[in-house]
Amino acid sequence: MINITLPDGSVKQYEACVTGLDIARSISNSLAREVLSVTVNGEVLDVNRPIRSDATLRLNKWEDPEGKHAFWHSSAHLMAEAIEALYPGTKFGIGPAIENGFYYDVDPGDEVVITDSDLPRIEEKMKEIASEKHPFRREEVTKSEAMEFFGNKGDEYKTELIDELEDGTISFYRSGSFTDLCRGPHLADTSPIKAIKLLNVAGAYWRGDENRKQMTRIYGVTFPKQKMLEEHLELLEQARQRDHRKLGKELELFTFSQRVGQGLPLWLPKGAQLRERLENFLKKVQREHGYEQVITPHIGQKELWVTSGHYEKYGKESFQPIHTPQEGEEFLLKPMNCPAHLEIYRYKPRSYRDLPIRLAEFGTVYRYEQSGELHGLTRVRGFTQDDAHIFCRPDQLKDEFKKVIDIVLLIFTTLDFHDFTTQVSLRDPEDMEKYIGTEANWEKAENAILEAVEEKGMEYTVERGEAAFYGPKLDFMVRDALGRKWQLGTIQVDYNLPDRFELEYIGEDNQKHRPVMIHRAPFGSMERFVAVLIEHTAGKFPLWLAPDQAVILPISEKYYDYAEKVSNFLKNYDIRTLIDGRNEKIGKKIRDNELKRIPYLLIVGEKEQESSSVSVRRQGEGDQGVMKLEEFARFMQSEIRNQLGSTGTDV
RNA sequence: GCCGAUGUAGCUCAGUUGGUCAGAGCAGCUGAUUUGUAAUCAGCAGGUCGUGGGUUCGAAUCCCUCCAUCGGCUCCA
Repeated sequence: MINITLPDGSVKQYEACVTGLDIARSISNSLAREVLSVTVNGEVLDVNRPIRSDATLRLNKWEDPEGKHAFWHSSAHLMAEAIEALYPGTKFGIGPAIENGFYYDVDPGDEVVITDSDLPRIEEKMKEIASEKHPFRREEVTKSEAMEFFGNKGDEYKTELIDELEDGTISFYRSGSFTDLCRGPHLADTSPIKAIKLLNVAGAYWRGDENRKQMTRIYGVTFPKQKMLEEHLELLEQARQRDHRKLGKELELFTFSQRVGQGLPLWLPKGAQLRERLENFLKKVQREHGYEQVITPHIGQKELWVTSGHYEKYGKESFQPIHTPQEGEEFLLKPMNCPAHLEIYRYKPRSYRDLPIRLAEFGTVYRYEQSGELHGLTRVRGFTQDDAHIFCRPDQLKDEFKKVIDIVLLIFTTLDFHDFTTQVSLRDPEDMEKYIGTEANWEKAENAILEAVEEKGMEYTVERGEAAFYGPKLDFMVRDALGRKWQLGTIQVDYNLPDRFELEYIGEDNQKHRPVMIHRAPFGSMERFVAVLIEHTAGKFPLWLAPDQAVILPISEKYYDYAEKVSNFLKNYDIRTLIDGRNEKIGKKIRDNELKRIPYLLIVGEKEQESSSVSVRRQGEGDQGVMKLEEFARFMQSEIRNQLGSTGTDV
């Protein structure tokens, strides 16, 4: 007999070699039906793996990540089985469970192309196989057996994987006619997989290496119930409705022109207003924190970028130099603002008393991004950073770094961004060639960041290999409507560029010293920030913009149902008439359905029309009078605050 | 850059196997209507069907090139 400790702390005795499924069944039959995987002593296993000795055990159901994981991983095998049946001779790469579903990388051979239109056929086959209730059978094999099996099959992907595994740790899982190299765990059989949707196909390089073969990646998602699938697809659809590219077009915030060029956004008047509002807000905050605005040119001599190290590192993959007509000079479009700011530091001798010096600029930069990477406003080729560089003494570094963290957090909370993660990006120990500067400086810089975030008591993850080439950084990441991660704010410590540009200050000891530099951008870039702001704002709270005043009403999380409240609230008002000064037009500019288009209400006044006005009447109380748009925005803001008790903030 | 898909009026889209297929709704303009909460009525104007080639008696429809967009991969100062 062995002792099994359950999550509630109770201990039960079972025969040795009992399975998780047996234990679940001993508790209740309905539990046995729901359990998808078990966690035994911290290791996630199949429900039918025998447990041989005393253990702590948790039964993982659909609600548990480990349960979903087994479910989706099994679904990946199921899809592979279907593909093998439909496309004999297909070779398989890897097929993991992911955050929302699973994928499998397959190579159906050079002759065969799997496209979107083939997905329904594969889905059907999967459903057919799933209903046949194939058990997943685990089998431990030796390395040579494994090699032989996949060698005979001619699957060079699997043999490459096996080659890297240690003998004695290799297992196969068989279900139906399909056998896969796999660590597990899996479901007991295929029957719980009831609802299946294959989402898309994509190319993916084998082992993420662009020099190797590109395989076909098929993404899918499955559920135990059809209804759950429908709800999931509904959520995806709602997310698509919030896509900043869609809203940006509908709300006339920005556009792109093929003729101007890809990845080069054109900000429309309303979008420019929104952006300007954000810029002014940050400028105000920066003024209060001792920053000084500077302005620097969009191009600089090639020599500047050679000095900074950018040319050597990125020169070949950048927009190529601009040549002058006569002198044979070469200029580069600036990919970043720092070198110019370094030169501003250098223009006169600096004393330790002058430091820290904080130079800020909304600097527009140009980077040649691969065409396939461009994405709405989140990944573009020309964008404006809310950049600043802080030059300080080493003893001021940590404090300055912490002050920047405060600014970033202030901005995020003011705009109601709570759903972000913090990431410390360090060097890749495997590939030190990528970085400039000395080991000692990197050490100092990395420690400064780690100490600062520790002292701030922040939660963070550490990502090795994500550092900039000149220094480590602290990044603030948010997700877009579809769950894709984007870096917004960034704070970077840099000992290297001050070296390269030979920055100095005269210390208290009357000796020359080298300052340290912090690069920072709380928004990251105006483009990406506005994109994410639009997607986060949609469905949560309205943005109000009027001719001379933008009012953004960020609400704390408790107002997640805010849109509905505002919508109901607005029903108490009759907001109907707008007179444009030339000609009375009823309901011409602000339309009823525009107000009802909450959850993404954005009212933007038209600045040229000073006489634009709105008549507002509260139900049962008669006219509130005719107001100018600006008054109207203010009126609505205070009304909403009074009525809903929101914590609205003027920005 | 790579794999796959897509590209018809400002927007959303319809156009059967190549031959009255260049259309609809919304937006716009003109006129009428003055009507209080999901779209008043009538009329007008709008597109060399992404680009450039090719096949054909004939192409929005078939083939190729290029451009752009979308989903991923790789990359990301």
